Amino acid sequence: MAAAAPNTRADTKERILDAAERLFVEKGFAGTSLRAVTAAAGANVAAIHYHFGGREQLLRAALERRIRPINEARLTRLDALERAPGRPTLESVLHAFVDPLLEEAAGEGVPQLAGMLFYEPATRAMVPELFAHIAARMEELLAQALPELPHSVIRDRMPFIIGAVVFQVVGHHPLEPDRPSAGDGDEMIRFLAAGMRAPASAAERTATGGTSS
Amino acid sequence: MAAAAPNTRADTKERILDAAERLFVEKGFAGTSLRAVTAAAGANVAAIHYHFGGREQLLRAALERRIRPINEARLTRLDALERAPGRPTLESVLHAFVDPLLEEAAGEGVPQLAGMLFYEPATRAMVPELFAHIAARMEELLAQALPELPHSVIRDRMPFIIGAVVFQVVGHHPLEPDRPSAGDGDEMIRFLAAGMRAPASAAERTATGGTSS
DNA sequence: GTCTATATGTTGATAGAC
DNA sequence: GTCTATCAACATATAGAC
Repeated sequence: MAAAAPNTRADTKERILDAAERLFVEKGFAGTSLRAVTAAAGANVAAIHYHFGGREQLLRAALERRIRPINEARLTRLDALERAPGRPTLESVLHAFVDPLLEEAAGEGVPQLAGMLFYEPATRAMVPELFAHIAARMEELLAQALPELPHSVIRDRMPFIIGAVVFQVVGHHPLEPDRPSAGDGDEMIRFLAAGMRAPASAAERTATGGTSS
Repeated sequence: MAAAAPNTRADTKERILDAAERLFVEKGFAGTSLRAVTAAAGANVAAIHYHFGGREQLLRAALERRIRPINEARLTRLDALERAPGRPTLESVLHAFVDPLLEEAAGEGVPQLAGMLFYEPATRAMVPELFAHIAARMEELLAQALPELPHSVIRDRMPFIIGAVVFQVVGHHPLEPDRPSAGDGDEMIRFLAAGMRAPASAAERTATGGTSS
């Protein structure tokens, strides 16, 4: 056990991950050279290949380190909602999806890494693998929370939720670039819940029912 | 080996822009080498330096070619709303912002370039310059359309709008990666309008009026 | 305006000392 | 496990022929 001093030299592997995470977010994957990572981590290129096997696998390791606890927390909350009696409220489903990300974002780490997944060209292809099971579970619970809304409409609106959440974590306010961005999750939930409760258009209502109504 | 386009050989400058646009979206800025651009455009590296001056300026030119007409259309519609008598409707303001982007997205071009602006590390810093005047105008009109909502709440909710719109254009549905993405703008307007109409929290209502108080 | 040829630096990856 | 040394491939940019 090493001492818990704040400036203690963590494991080389850990230091590399910390530096890589920060640089991947700041410069993107293609814009981050192994040398830039090692310079920031106080290591050398060979150490990266020893611990991870290459630059692509380093990206993967950095992504999974952040995303796994977020998704595990989401699943825990979604499980609780499914086991609870009666229909879940719309707000509780949205909180189960949004809060774990925002809590991680409030931590010491580099939260943008989780949102980067959706936009970085090198990681977009990993979205289904790392995220689709969460989206499927959420879609099902949203359908329970909004029984009067056709399933197809719920599915069509989910990208609006994801887009707003990811932008909140990754981006900055276009008028105030200095703002710390990730603010109160309750404000976002209020917005998203009202949007999801918008009645479906006449065309959507008649097209496909989706549920057994 | 083969010439780029046997059919209609556009200007070299234009062919370079077309190829650069596609590759910047596909691989990002740092991931797109000049050689990849020239190979796709049927030209050579020297031509890029002759026409644009370098890789960074090529990115700028490609971005402005797509973004300028979108923003001009937005300003035209926002002007019309301001000149019209009475308060604008919330939906009309949202349409003024969303429709020009979606119409461009429906065209032959590579619409993702406009949304890439917000996420690509090499272009994030250009957001205020290319976008802040639109956001400020829209914020003002949103305040007119929603007079009962504190200005600070409108400002806080704008990133939700932008995030949803950008994600719609750039991204894909997380459960259906093959879906053509940019669908019906009306469905998105319905969602965003309902979200904007959500009442402010009690804390927000008492905190700041936003107006001249 | 468009090409070839070239100058000069950086990249990811590996081999081998310790 | 961590380092130095090294390599082949690729990068941006420019000079100069036509």
